[in-house]
Amino acid sequence: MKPTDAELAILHVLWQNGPSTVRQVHDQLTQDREMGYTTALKLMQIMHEKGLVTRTEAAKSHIYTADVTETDTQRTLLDRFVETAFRGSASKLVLQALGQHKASREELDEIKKLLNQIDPDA
Amino acid sequence: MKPTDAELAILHVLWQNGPSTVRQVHDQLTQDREMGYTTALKLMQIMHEKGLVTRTEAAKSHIYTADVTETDTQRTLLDRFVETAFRGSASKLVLQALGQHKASREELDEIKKLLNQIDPDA
DNA sequence: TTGCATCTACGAAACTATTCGTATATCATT
DNA sequence: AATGATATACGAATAGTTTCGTAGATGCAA
Repeated sequence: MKPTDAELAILHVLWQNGPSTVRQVHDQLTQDREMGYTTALKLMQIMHEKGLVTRTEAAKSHIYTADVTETDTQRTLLDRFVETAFRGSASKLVLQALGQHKASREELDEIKKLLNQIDPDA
Repeated sequence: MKPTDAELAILHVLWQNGPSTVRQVHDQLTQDREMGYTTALKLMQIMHEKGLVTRTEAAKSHIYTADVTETDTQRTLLDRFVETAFRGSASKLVLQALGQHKASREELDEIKKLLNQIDPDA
């Protein structure tokens, strides 16, 4: 499943804050960008149809929960992105990403650790 | 400028093969997936309007040239992707990418070299 | 229980990306 | 110069995303 950009923004709220109402998600989203309430509602209804989220309809306000994990979704998106933008070369993407984005000492350590796990002799 | 997926596929052909006619690009593209000739033509006309490519109209068959570099385009796309899919965390993306994609010994070496340049003490 | 605030459902507009058909232009060959 | 192959231009259908207005349901508070 490939969420659209708007859907991804909503998923991020759900991943971060846990199960939420449309109101809560909308409040969060509108801190960054403008969006009508019914727009958020409609999107979440569509996501429900697609199976990206589940919802509890017990109360007046339905409660939505992400039904895909952040990691799985990122993996799917990354696969596609490596393919389309970097012609399948993940290492090129890595070099580009490391070159142009700041990373903390801890993150760099973590990356080095992973590299040593992959190939301790390199 | 953010090329669409179809536009990106065309740019890749131009980056790889250099200035080309619609016919040449179309021949290349149809090795991977199906696409009508006039579809490729239309896309390249649109890309011309957008300024993604330039073209020489001297001959009967126009010759198209990429007017954006591969690296610049990848940088732009990567920035956007890190933002939307990884909420700005490039290091998470790197870890994910290294974890799920094969990289050759040479590529791993190159990545390690870059890491040492970024922070020799880490 | 009446009314107000808030909710959901849903149709449809606006926009973008992709696709191709058809009309017309160009050029090489006879 | 006429023919046929191949080119461009361009309108328009299709599909997907994002947007919001409006109608109607729900529940709390006076």
